[in-house]
Amino acid sequence: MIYSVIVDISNSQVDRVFDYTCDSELKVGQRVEVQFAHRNVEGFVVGRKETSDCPPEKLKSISKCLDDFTVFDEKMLQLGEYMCRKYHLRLIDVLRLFLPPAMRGNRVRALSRKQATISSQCALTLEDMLEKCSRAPKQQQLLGYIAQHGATLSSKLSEKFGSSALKSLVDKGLVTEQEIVVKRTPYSGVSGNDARHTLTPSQQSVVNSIMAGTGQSFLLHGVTGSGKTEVYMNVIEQVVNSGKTCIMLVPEISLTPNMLRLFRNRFGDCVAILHSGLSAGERFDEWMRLREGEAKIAIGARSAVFAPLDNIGIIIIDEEHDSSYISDFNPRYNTIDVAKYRCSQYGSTLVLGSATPSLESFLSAQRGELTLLSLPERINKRPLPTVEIADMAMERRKGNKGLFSELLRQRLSETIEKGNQAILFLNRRGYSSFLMCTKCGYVARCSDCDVTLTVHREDNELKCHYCNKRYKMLTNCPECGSNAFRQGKIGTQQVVEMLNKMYPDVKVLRMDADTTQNKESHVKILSAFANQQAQILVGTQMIAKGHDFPNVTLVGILDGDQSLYYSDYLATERTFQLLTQVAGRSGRDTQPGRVVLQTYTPNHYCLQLAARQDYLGFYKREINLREASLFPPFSTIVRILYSGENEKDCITQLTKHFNGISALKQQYEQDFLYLDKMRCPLKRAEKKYRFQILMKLSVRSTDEILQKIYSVTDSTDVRGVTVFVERNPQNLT
DNA sequence: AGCACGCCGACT
DNA sequence: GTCGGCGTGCTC
Repeated sequence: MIYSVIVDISNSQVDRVFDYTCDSELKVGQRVEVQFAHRNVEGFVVGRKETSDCPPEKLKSISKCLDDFTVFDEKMLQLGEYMCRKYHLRLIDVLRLFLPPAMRGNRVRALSRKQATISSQCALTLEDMLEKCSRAPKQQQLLGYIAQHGATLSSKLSEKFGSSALKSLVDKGLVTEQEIVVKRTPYSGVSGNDARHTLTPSQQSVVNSIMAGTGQSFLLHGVTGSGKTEVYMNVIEQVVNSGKTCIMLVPEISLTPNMLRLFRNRFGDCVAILHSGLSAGERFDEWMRLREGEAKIAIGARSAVFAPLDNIGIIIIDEEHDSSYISDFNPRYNTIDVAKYRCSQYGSTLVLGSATPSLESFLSAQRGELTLLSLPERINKRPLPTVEIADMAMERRKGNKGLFSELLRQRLSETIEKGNQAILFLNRRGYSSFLMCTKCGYVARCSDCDVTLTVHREDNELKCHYCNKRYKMLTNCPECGSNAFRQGKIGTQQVVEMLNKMYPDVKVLRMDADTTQNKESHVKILSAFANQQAQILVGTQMIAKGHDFPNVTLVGILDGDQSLYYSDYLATERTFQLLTQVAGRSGRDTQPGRVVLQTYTPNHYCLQLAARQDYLGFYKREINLREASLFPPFSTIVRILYSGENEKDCITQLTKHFNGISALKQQYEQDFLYLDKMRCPLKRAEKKYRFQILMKLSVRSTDEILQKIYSVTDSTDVRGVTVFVERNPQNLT
């Protein structure tokens, strides 16, 4: 038999099947090792056939089969092919998403341990056995233990009774040991009571609609604190009981131990967790449990949409508007598209949930492509927090040059006096501190990227936030030699210092990219705050989502309009989502919450509507704007990015492509709403110059034109220049 | 991707 | 004369 193999090399030139012979029977999805151009490489079987188009003398045979199971099935392969078509990807890059990363290169395997049982060969009764070791009390105890607890890991027995006792019993033939596979379970210590809540009538009605709509797609619009998680758990429980499997996706950032505890308590070992924070072994074992059917519910971030499950009943995407669902590197894909495709394969239900749905999803709901479900109220009719807007321009005029408005200081003091907790949020981007010479205006910049360096005072270093390159702190200006440096703007660090001065007795925690280098610290900070070890939490984006701190009654947004200033069309939508999410952290328990939103543009509709938590109002306004100005979802933005260390080569490559695309424009006059070439706003990154071609296309011809764009970009290549095409890019830096 | 093949400069 | 530079091209 001849097998088609995709070799595990990520390169366009070898991204096609190569045929190999094999005497033994193989299945699609089998991982194999093959000879390929004078060396051994791993590969995946993607097909079998009787004959090959390749001349027989060239055919080699498969060297070996790497696992005794397949890593994907026919349906997953179809999904992979769909993704390749849709996003113009290499099949190998997609296949790599389907299995735990460490499996490649055999860097992980099942963990086996010795387990001891009473020998079945031995005809003696327990009493006789005990009698036989009457002079060895340790051995007696050990026997008693196994008799009571059944098969036990040898390591545990050795620890309890000593390894010699176990060895003697094995030698006597009373106890036998065998190798078994043990699963490494992440967060196995995480458990507690399953705090099951009776569903409110509106939650119940949402659950009923979802369960009645098998195979349909839903958009669940539920305000922050409306109990969406409880709805998901209820639905999942019913789906699992009907014998089907589930995938639940959450943004990476909200995959907290708290969240996992909820699911572990309700579903026990039936849940598998898939995310990058796990160790290679844990990840492999969780994946394996899903593949083998031991676990039926997969929970995880973006990549969990590829969970090795069959017979999928439902896929839930929580916080569906979150940008982490759109992969913006390597294989670029949109998780929602992938979920839709998998649902279509199994006739399964799709639920997209959010307090602030993306405009695109809400438009789909308006058009009837998604069924809209709402949870308009918080649980127990708890009020949404009161949002007050503080006009920072006014504060400046009144002579307040500080970070905190009068209003925020007042609310903060009230909160602290009452013994409640507060969260202070700031958009780090554009607000981090840089170093500037007050004599000549010199600003420290990265030598490899076109960005200013950020001051990290705890390490006394300057860091590039783009490529992470580190620099020594400057004492004198390299331009004029002056030592008159001033630190510009403000980061979380300075906010904390300020708070320490204002409230010397109050404990403050800080959470941002710097304090959460490893996954542990992430969890530690959050649980410390949850345990009331601090009264104020200062942080960036990462504190905005999902967290449920009952004692938080004040949220302060220090720079509410920062993200409005980015010049792309998504800025307002993102700002609205962010502000609504942050505000939703306040007043989630019995005490009513407050939010203070500081801004220089208090009358901006985005801020006004966010303050009123008026999603619908925002949606109507923003969607009209997009329609009038022909921005997505009423058009498609396509960007082609060119980057390379040689500036000229980039321009040569870009020019070639631009000519080809200009020709396309002639052909599709009506469908090209815009076309131009330019330097990227971020001119250089990681030593590479960056250029782009930008275009805006009509929605109806996007797919057709994109295919032709791909043939233009595939045809010519200048070495040393990387090119990639993005559809509706999330940022245009 | 990686490795062989192939055609031009500076060394034992 | 040869060793080795890296440009070009192929891999079932």
